[in-house]
Amino acid sequence: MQTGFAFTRFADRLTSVAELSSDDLDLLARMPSAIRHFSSHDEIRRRGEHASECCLVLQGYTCWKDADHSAGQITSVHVPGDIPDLYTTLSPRVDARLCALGPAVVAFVPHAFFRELSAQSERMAHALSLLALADIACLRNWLVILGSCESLTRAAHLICEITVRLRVVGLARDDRFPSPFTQSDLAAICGISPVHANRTIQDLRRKGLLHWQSRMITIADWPALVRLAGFKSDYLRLRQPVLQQDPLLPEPRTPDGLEMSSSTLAPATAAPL
Amino acid sequence: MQTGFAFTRFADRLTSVAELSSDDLDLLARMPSAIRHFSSHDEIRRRGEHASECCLVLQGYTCWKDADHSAGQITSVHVPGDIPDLYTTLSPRVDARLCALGPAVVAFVPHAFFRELSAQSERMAHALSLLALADIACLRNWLVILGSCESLTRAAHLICEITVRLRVVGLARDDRFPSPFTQSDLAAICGISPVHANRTIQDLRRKGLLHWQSRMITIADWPALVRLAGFKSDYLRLRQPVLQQDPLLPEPRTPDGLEMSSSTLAPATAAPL
DNA sequence: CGCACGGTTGACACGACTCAATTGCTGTGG
DNA sequence: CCACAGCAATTGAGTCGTGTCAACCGTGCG
Repeated sequence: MQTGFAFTRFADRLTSVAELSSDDLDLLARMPSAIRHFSSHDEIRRRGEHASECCLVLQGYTCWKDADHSAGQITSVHVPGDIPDLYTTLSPRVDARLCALGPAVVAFVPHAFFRELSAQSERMAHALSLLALADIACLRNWLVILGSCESLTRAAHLICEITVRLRVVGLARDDRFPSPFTQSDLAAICGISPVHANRTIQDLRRKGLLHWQSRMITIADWPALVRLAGFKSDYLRLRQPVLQQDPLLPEPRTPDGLEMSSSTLAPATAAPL
Repeated sequence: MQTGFAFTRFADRLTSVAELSSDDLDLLARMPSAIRHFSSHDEIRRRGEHASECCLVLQGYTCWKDADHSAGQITSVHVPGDIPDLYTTLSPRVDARLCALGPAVVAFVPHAFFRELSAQSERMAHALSLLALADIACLRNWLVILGSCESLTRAAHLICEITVRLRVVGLARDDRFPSPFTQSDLAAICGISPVHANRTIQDLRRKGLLHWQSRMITIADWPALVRLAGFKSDYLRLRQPVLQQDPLLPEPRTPDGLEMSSSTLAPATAAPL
């Protein structure tokens, strides 16, 4: 357990929904964390477990998976900076499986830290609430997608959402990002069969919207993709919307949150443990 | 604005997820509320509105509707005792439309009341959190349903869920409850077309699982319905699960939360304003 | 080398959507 | 009281999207 360096992605994520003072950022910088590495489809949190710390995604992707078998529906996807189980600070029982979508690095942060954070800064407590609300809004939006869109739109929307959420934390700045998940994973997210997921992706490729090769996605035509998906980013509750065409983001930074070879997954810049 | 009588359904709902002390119940009894009546498909909260009070459903049903047009996907349904917009205490902006599904009675309770409640009782604050978590679990569960079940299962699951949630607040005790919503409403919930919703309901009827006539649903074969839906009530996070076969609920009470003729909607027992 | 796994393809079946028309019910006004 | 309008429910026919089954290919790993 050590302090520091893991907080920066999370700070980016927090400032994307709320304004933080420099005092708040100082508080964040004292975040204690234990780093762990997972390989694809590893189980990070088991259903029924009682958590005493939260999972902060540092690199790669994670997801909540409903059923125990591999084909189970995925109810949400998380990118670096996200805390999938922030709610366990309120009630420690985990009611689904948290899995790694591709190799992932996760920081375990004690519940106590978030409690102290909320106690010490009213503004920070509010920011954490806003994070939770954004997650809910995301869920509702996916309900709409699954309930009213066909597979092509679903897949396009997923790509759009992931792209924007990556940009928020300073990743995917060149419209390229790793996609270590399988087509079956995408199927489980979009609620379609693996076979159909394949054809859907091919469709996106054939339409010239994106390239998906060697575990890497490149957006080829962002405006067209957004149009096809009917993507409006307002549901993400971002303070300054990540614009469609040009990213308009804060200071550039070396993208290290997703850079990893598919299996080696080199320990991040100064990896502990 | 007056005090009293509106809190009982809400107290039932709260005690279904958390244990409350008699002091907590006393606090609840001081709940101030302004009662309003709505007719079917009325808009209770507008998208973009800033709320300063919460909506407590007293009678009938409400729902969050995504799009502005009538066919928009419905992302959640609420029964008496529910507070659809409890989250506005954290961030007042409403990001969807809250609509009445059939005639409904709603109590407007100031945000301040819930803030005081949380401040005065740790246990109550926790109970409110659990309510919010239950709502999220409900959303996730619907994501799974929409992503992996066909229309018959979706409809069956909806009926199961509504039945259990009604029982929790002392309604639908005889496996009968009003269904003032239209088949198009059901379609918007289940993510299917209105025409197909009709055929699906007929299918449920033909299989002898339920009767749906004159705006009233009667469960004809609860075990079979549960089996068809694959319904497990654990995601509702109830302290004592409402069992499948025999209701096993606290003291019986006159069911007045849903009793209303389709259009007249007589002002409830001692309606104010 | 061969096995396992992810990706790809084709054929076929079935669930669901759309269009369009009809029936039934309920409330309204002549 | 009846005629009518309007809405919800119902039905049929045809089309389209998606699931399933099965086979095949390529790659990476033991």
